[in-house]
Amino acid sequence: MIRRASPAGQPGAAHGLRLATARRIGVCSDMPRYDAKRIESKWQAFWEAHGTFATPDFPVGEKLYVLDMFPYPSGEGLHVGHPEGYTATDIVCRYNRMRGKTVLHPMGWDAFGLPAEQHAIKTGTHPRETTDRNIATFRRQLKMLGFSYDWSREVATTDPEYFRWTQWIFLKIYDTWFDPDCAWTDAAGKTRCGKGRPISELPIPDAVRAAGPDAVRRYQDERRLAYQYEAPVNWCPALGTVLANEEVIGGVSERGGHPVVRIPLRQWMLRITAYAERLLDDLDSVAWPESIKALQRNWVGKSEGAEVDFPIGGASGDFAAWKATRLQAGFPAEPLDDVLRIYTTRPDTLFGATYMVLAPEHPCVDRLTTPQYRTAVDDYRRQAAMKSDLDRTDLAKEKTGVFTGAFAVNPVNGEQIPIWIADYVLVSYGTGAIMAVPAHDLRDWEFAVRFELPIRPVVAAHDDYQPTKEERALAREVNGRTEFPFAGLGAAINSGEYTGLTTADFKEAITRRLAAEGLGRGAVNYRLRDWLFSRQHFWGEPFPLWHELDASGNPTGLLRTVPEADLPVTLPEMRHFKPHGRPEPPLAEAPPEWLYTTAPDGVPLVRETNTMPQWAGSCWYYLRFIDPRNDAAFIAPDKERAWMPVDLYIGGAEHAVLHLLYSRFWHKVLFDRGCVSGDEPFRRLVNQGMILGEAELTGYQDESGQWVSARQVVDGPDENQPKLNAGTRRPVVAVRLDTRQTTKLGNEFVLEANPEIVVESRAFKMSKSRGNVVNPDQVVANYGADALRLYEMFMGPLEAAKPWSMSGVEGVSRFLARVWRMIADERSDDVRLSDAVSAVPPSADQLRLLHKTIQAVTADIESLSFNTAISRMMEFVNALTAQEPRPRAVLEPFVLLLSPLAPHLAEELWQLLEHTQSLAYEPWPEFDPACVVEHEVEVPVQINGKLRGKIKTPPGADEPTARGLAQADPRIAELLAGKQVVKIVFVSDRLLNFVVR
RNA sequence: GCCGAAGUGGCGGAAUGGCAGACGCAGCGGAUUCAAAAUCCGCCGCCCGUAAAGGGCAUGAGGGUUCGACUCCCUCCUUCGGCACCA
Repeated sequence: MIRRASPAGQPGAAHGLRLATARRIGVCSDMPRYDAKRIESKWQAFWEAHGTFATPDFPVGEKLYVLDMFPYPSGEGLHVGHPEGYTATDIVCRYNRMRGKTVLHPMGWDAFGLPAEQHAIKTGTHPRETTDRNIATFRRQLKMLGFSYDWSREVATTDPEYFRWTQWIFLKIYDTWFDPDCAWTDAAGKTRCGKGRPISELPIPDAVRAAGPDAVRRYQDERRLAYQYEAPVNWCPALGTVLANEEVIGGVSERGGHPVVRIPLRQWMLRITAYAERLLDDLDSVAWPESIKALQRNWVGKSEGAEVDFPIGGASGDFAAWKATRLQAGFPAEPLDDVLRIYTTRPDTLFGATYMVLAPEHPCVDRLTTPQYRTAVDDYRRQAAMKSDLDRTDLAKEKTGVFTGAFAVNPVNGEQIPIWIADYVLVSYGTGAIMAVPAHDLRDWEFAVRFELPIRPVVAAHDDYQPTKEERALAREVNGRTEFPFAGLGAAINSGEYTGLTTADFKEAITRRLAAEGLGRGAVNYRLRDWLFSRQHFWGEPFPLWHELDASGNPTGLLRTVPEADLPVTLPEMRHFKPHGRPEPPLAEAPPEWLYTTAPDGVPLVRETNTMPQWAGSCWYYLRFIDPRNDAAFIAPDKERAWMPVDLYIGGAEHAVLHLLYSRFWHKVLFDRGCVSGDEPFRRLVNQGMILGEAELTGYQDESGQWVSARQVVDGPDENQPKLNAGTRRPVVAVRLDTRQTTKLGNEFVLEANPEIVVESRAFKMSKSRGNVVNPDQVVANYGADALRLYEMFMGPLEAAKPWSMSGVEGVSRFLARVWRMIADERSDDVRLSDAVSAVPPSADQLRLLHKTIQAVTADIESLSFNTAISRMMEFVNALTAQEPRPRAVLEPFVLLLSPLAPHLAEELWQLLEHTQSLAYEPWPEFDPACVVEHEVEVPVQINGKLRGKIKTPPGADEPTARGLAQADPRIAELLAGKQVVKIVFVSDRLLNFVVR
């Protein structure tokens, strides 16, 4: 091997140098240039062999629990989007270990899921096999990136030892009812109302108890947090299977495009709505982005109003008698058959109710419909049942509905009003019935105009009120006058004794009055629905439940739980995964020895064959990571108290609502049942932004090859149709363009050759079909894991969506190579320190640079501003590589600063700097304020706010000093000459501004 | 429609009341090299000015507050995300 080349210019050296260079090219790979591959595999092996990141069972000193949203191990392998959040958390963990905290940083797999099952149906491969293979790929890829996970805590939701406890928690939920009146005190000392309690504590009415033990069991079953319900599913007869919502696109199956119909099927529901208020309230106690909190509040959708009973039919005498009864008996908890119960947020508009509307599925419809209207009503209901949710909620369509022939009485004025059914009223919200006040509700107005129902205004807007856009859109002409609906707040008119009250006062007064007379009560409703918790799939957690059978083998409706000691209920061995053609779940075809048993008391039992949704396993995995191998409990209480809550949780915004809401719900149930110590699982949440494909320039051409300006191009009639030229309605094709073919004109890119033609410039979501997916394996092979990590952090703010750029990766990779050359000798054959590295004491300038860098990088990591932290380190390296000698005393702290971001390179350099231990637990460099003091500060001088010059002042100079210096500057003096200085604005070390006239 | 986020050079972005464009990419020029790669040095928002000096304009648009606004307030536009007949 060649030793160092002779310095150029020495006699006889030229030839030797040339030779050396030529030979070096040939053997490049063993030369000590920055060799990411060698360094990274070396340190990954080191960390693994030494258990560097193993976390003790209990924290020593301050704890930090940093969690990534664990991935679904898809067959595609890791995507460059995954390492974005994972790198961010890894940096936080490595940094905090160096700050002396005990860090818990685990990883696992959300491994149940539809793709593995679909693959099984197609190929016969068991989903477990597919899943294990995919997990192996993901694990290899994550290890390749050098994340400091404690891999000994790895769990997969598909492990029987994991889902044993998922089933156990389900049983806990099943064993719980929600007592809305139970008062308790939270950690903050606030009195709260409403708590989950053991079903054994549910008060049983005497009448129920008298009816016998089965009646008691049924009574309890109706009140559990997990209950059964007939809910519509997507049944695809052609595929012979029930499809998940995401497998149905536009009313047909995603695979094959077969028609899908909605049929009711027995399902499991979780009563998340009972926790709506707490899920809403406790958002105030967590450090989450306001936008995510808003999304959750929106999703829960709380509204306040009143429930009011309208008696059915009724001549006036009956009405008076009914009112008298109600005055005596009060408002019943459940509506009786003689009334329709409605929910309204505007009880102040009761006097304007001119008709009522029931949802087509409302249970009273059959009973109310008169023979004359029977056919029309039945037809309408049948049509509504067939429609998908999408069709029913299409706002563009005209309102439809039919009259039932029945009437109800408005309880405030005794007026008879007709009862209609219409699909704009949803059975699942409120009471499934409304009073229609067309004058003050846009939907009711539209319906009333269409069916010529009376409209009676009962709220007056203030005099200069301008109708909103929507109100104007519904305007109608009556006798030459234009009338609008009015949905706002105002003062009551035509409302009897209430006339003149403001909307708010009226609401309060009438709600109180209705309650006093037994006609209504204040009520709260939520847009949130109970959680449909069962799926008709094989690859999910079985429910730990048995159904009792009667003598003829039919379910009695009574249930038995699988005893805790018999958990887990594992999936049966199946002969095949082909759909069996019935709507029942695939497990209905499980072998009889799995499906059936006989209880010790002789009652025959059949297993529940639905499985749990994918959300189940991810609802509590953050708890299992704390105690992953515990086979006596889902978590040991002392460990739970020591580590919870999660201090930082990073993941994609696509889980902003469902996963986070479901986890919070489970956690609250576990809290109520004394299984966990806190009522919120995730203290701080951050959503990383999506990584988009490389920016693309797209031009459009018509069939003749003529360019069409992007401004002329519109979407086709539906999403799958090609785009059209808006002028000619002819299709156009998209053409990828090179930057050289285009130029920027104003705000747009146009064709260089024809600036009339506007070109689209945009980064798209990465997708296989678009062909813009970046494979992390490839990036690591070409540039190394440190470069990938650093690039993902350098792209921009963590939370922003950012387009990928391969030349950007090259940029950070160049930076890493510069760091290497700053410390290592690149021209030597073996890995050794550069001759420039020296034990000399650093200069004041070097110390200032170092400490400014420490200060900035520390603050940036604390605020997750990794992009600017990297910029600061680049500045440091740019400054220092230009200097020789380079003092170790500034290089060593710099290596520590770099280590959370580029850990492999940092470890290698640390070792090169003659340290024998990993730097993972080296103390983080301390910033010394004394070192960053400048002896001179450059201060901008402004005249009337415009920059006119700069002066140098001592740090902390006062105004007279600065003013003196500025006035001594010839240019400033010239500009100030003959002007009157009215004011001087001075901020020490920052700015001096003369305000002149 | 409602709720939320965002709009800054050719590109990613920096600066949250005080020098707009740090840092990086791309581009251009130079050094090194037989040549290239790699590396190093320099230039690099737009306009006026041959150039320099200097000046003007400029953070989606318009207005406002302020000595001073990318930053705060109001109105509007565009893009992205979520919800969408929830009474």
